[in-house]
Amino acid sequence: MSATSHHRSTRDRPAKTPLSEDAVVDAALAILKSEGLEAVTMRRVAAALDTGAASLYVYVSGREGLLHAMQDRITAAIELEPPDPARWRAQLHSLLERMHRALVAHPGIAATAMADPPTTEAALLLTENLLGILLAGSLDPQDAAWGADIFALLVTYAAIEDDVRPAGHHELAAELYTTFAGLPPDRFPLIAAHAAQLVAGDSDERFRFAIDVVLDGMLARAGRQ
Amino acid sequence: MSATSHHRSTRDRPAKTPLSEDAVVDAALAILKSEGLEAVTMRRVAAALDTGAASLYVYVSGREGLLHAMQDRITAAIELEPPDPARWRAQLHSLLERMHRALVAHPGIAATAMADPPTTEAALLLTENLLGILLAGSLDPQDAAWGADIFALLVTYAAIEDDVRPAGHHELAAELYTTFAGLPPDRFPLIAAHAAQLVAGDSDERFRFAIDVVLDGMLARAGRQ
DNA sequence: ACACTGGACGTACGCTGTTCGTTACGAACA
DNA sequence: TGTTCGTAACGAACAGCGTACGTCCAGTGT
Repeated sequence: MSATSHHRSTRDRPAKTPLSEDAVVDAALAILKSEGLEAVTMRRVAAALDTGAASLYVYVSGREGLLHAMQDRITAAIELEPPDPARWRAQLHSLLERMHRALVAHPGIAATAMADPPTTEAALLLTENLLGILLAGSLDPQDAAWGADIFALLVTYAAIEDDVRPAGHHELAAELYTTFAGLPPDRFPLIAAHAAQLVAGDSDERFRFAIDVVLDGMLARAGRQ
Repeated sequence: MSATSHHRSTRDRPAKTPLSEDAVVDAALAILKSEGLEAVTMRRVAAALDTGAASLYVYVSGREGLLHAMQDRITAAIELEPPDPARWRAQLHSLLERMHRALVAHPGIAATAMADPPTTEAALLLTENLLGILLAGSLDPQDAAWGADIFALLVTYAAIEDDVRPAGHHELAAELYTTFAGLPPDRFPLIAAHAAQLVAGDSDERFRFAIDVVLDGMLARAGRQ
């Protein structure tokens, strides 16, 4: 990339800057990973490509469009899970886990994923897969449809929480515990009494719990009616 | 606003500009309600108070702090529900519904609520109430603690979805149905086949479904062990 | 050899959040 | 009553943002 760039003028870069939508998205994703969502500005991305912000607008329709493209790229990279009725529950966990990891690997992108309904190709494939796994579990179609929505919600939200509280889970949990446990028992008796339960578990544990609870809830409804 | 302002100097506004944190938050909330979150800029809020942006920093620590204060104000206005074991399930629905309505009444505020853990007084009271209702339902304390988290998540996320798709549910659902139903059946067989279920229900219906599913899931777990 | 065309670019506009030094006020004090 | 003084409001400025516009050049088709 920098081998032939000892002249600053455009004269010795005669023609092809390998500029393209893919290149723009790649550069943006690199900045996202290393510096976070706020650093993904048009100028910053352009600078990484050794050009000006205005040049990006040929391949990307503004910042919004760029974030959209990034999100799509990330979604498309998630490996799917051909539904197998024999092990559908494990498949659900493993697919959701992979979605979760893909999102937390790109801090901030989850927050943008809430905005638009999943109508891109990659998002649709993911929905199709999710739906397939739930239907493989013999769930009622309506429950499966709404359930797919809820699971997507859980994945997205869990990723956002991971983004916000970047690392050092233990010290933050300890701090939170101190806060909770130290609350005046006359006004916050339950929080104070159950401080341990409130801060229990790391984010993965809570994530799995939420999935299982929703799953059990849908199974309970299926069995009841 | 312009009746007495033929003098530009501050002389004829002799003393008390009733500037205070409450006044700033009030002005910001008014703008939020009428023009949305993006319109809540320091300059815009200051202009509504007939002053300059710099003056706000005495009462509010930057935009972040302002949003925080707004969120706290909204949270504090939510009416609580003294737990009653005889009707705890109805209480849960009614409390969550009220939280939901408070959030959607202020478009955009839900998106900011995800960032910080509930450590403000109002948020803690809400958590305390939520926890109380779940414990009144004889749920396992650990389940109740994590459940309170999940319910808060559902409320927040549902509000965000309502914010994003502001109104006209039916036409959007119809459009989405057309998209889903028209997908190539060889690549998206399940989405195409279950398009009706995927777009079924308005946001309230889906919200209640999610709550009941989580609730049933936790009850199923409680009954199982 | 020429005109053409599409992409890259510099520049500029209007906006943002925030900081700084100054100023004018109301109240306390002599 | 006259003076001082702390505090809070202010205007201006800074650095940065997303985006639109006009220009200019490389490569291509004629």
